[in-house]
Amino acid sequence: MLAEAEALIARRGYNGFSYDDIAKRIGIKKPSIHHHFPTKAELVAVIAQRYTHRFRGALLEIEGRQAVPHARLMAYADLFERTHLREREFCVCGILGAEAETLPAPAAEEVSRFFTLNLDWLGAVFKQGAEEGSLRLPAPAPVHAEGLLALLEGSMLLARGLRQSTAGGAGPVALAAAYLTPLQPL
Amino acid sequence: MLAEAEALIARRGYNGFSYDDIAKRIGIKKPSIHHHFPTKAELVAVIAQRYTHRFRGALLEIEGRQAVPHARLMAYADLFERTHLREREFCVCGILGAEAETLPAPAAEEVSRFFTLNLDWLGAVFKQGAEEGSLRLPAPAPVHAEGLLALLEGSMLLARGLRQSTAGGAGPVALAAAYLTPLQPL
DNA sequence: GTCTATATTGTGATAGAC
DNA sequence: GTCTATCACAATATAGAC
Repeated sequence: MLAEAEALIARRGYNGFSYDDIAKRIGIKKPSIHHHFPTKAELVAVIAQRYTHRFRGALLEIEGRQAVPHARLMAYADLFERTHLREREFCVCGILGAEAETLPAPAAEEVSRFFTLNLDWLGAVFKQGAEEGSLRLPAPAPVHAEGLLALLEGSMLLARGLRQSTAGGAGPVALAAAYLTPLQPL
Repeated sequence: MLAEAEALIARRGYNGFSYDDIAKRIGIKKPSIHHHFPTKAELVAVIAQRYTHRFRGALLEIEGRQAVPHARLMAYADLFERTHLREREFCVCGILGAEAETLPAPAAEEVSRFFTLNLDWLGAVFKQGAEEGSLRLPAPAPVHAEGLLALLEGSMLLARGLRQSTAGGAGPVALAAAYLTPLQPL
């Protein structure tokens, strides 16, 4: 149920789906959804929270699998690539972030938490790379964290706007590689 | 009138504003808006077209003012910074791109045209920089064009999601600088 | 937990007077 | 060009039976 609602948000955004859309997808009636989630504000807040929680798990998994900062960042970009390839979905909190101005306050806070989590994680990876000398950063680590996250969210927005599965042919991973390659010492 | 409608889209997106919102803003009644633009699909298509046209003008102006590729790209980033500072607005076609899945077809086509225009222009600037040696590109010029555009659109999305005027403190210009600096020969 | 029925509000859109 | 009045419909949401 939450999975179907999440998919609807990822494709159409908060203002682009209704309780009836969910109901039709899972084969029950509209009021049954209200039984589980009385208001749309609650529903979207739960979904954003759940999404952030899953993302946190993915970050921990990357830390376990990849030791080198550059490899961690590329694995991070691959999270977005996989989301994107799954039927051209947007990052749930990405599209909610674009709609933030029209979001119920609790949902907007969850979205903000998602971005803070990601910026903190990326900032730490960039910082580690700079300190151990495997990355040469022209700007402070937090700026690069913000830059990479913006690049990845933006790549999904571009793909949507261009109406193709991978914008201009390059996906999140290819764009991240173009961003990160010049930061590596020869 | 178109200006008010455009501002509403930039802040709330296609699915986040109504004819009545426009009417209230400019002090007339809802049906008067329909008199000028019978359907919402027409209205948004016209606004996207108008926005793209203005953007095209801004690109020409940059070409007249800046000769060096790097300077042109930074002036380009400044277009986004200025849009963003104007009451935290989003790029009109950026937010419409995120909502593309729910847009009327003619509007979606206009949005697609906006992105193509920008990618073509950026691609040409990157290509020139690579050919004259003022930029060292690790990836083909079109990939960097897509990367920079994604970075800039994404930075606005981030700022929205974080609920601050400039995400993490860095704005579009600062992020673009962090992207472009490592591409310049010493 | 799911249903039918309904309340309530908002939205895109039209008719027709001024 | 703008208005009042209204339509048709979709949306969030609730009441209450099964």
